[in-house]
Amino acid sequence: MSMNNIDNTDLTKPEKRNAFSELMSSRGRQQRHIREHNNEAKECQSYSFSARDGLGPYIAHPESHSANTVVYYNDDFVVIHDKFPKSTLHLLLLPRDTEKTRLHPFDAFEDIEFLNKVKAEVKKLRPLAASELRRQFGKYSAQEAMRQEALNAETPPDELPAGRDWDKEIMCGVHAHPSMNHLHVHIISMDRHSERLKHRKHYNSFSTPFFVRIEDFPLARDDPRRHPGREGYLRWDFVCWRCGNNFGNRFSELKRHLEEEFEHWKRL
Amino acid sequence: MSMNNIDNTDLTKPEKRNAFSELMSSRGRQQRHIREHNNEAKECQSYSFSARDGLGPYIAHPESHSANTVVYYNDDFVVIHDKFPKSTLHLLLLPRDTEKTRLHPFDAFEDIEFLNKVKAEVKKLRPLAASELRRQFGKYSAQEAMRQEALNAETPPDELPAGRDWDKEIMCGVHAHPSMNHLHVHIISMDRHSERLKHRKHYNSFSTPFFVRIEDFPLARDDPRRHPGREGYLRWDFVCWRCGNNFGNRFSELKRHLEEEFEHWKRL
DNA sequence: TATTCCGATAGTGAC
DNA sequence: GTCACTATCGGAATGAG
Repeated sequence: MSMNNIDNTDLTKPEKRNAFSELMSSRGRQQRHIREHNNEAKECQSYSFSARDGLGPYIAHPESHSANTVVYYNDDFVVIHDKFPKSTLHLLLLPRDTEKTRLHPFDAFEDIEFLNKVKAEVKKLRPLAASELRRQFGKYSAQEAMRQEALNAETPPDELPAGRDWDKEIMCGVHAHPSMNHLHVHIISMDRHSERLKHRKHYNSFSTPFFVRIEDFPLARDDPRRHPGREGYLRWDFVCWRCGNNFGNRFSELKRHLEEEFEHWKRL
Repeated sequence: MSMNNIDNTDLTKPEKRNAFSELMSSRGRQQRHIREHNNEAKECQSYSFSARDGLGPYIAHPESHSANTVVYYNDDFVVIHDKFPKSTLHLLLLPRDTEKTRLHPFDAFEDIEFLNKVKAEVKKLRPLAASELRRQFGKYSAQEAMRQEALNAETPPDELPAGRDWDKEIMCGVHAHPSMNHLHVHIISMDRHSERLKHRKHYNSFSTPFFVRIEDFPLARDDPRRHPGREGYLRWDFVCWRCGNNFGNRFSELKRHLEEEFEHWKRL
């Protein structure tokens, strides 16, 4: 799925290495060297320094990770599959700009030029994500039936029926209080159908204003989402993203309901 | 282990039956009759009417229960094994006096004559309980070694060494806020070694002033134990009954510690 | 203030 | 604010016709 490759040697040029060094934690060069020496895939994914720095290795060395994880990368971005997806499709868009990657997204996106670069990359990424949804669920979808039929015809037509607009089923944005230190934009399908969705915060971080869509930036100075703790988004009742039913504190009941909704959703 | 039997027919004499009828809940005679008809052992132990009336059947019909449960009974008392023992030895002394059995122990024991009858029965029961502890743990006890040795000699002496004073390892009293509606006095060994000890309240109800020893009655008017909720005994930190160590809220750690203490305690 | 089951909540440790 | 493990805490039902 890799779309662009960057010359590996670019990353080892002195100026580049210095830049990437800033991605690392505050420990000294020597220890960093030891770590880079042990830089196997398994090691990279563990919480070697801090649990919150887990995205750093993907940004620093996307080429050293499996294609199962890294969707694509270029000079400015790395796109990976979230290791703990909270929906059937859950990607992370990681800007590599060393001036931004350690910033809170609200601060990073104050730079309109940078924001626009991110928005442009999201715009590029959306169709990729939509096509992945079609690949996974097209066979169940009523709206896809004609398109699938045309595809399977003996002589497929030059122009396929549009089928379902999967782009509508994807949302892109950041958490008002990210848990990982490196700037990351979630590209996530709506379904919330995942074994990894286990806690209240998992659900509400994608289903309340705690999730701030990229198109909502730049954020107004008085936007309440700037104070997610004060607003208590993560403690809100569970509300189904699709039907709006309120499940109070009953997470298990919500999970069972999400299963049902998923079955309907993929058949639309 | 039964020491006294009462004539079964006594319980069915009209005046007696009326008396025992008061032990039942507020439902009518007809339903009561149906219940007594279904009065099998299993049925008696279930929470047929209310979870808090579970001791009633033992008081009303001790003769219809297994000797594994009923230790002994006479006209005035029934002694049973607690169905959910919170120590290796845990008996309940149940006064049968229909004027008292529905009272809170603090009220029932205001009647000094009645209190003295209960104290006398406790005094009788203690040696029985102590001998049961000796039976169970004498073989581990250092203080019992000489006595056990004498017992196992070819010609046992007329007078055995005293051995360990197991009476000290028993405490007798009531809960400041009993959970079961019928008046009951706990006869319980100190060890708190039981699979049934599962919750904070289980432990603290026997290890704080929430447990009021029978010898502390009559209770002063201003005794703080009259207000167990206000005093918050059941919410106290866990404190080992033997070494006094404080385990905070860490119930599991307390449980592991109790296991160790038990191994030492039985070897004294 | 019973037990039991189920589930929500809270604290910890991760190299 | 990661995950994963353990454990604490919290509500609801508990029978029988």
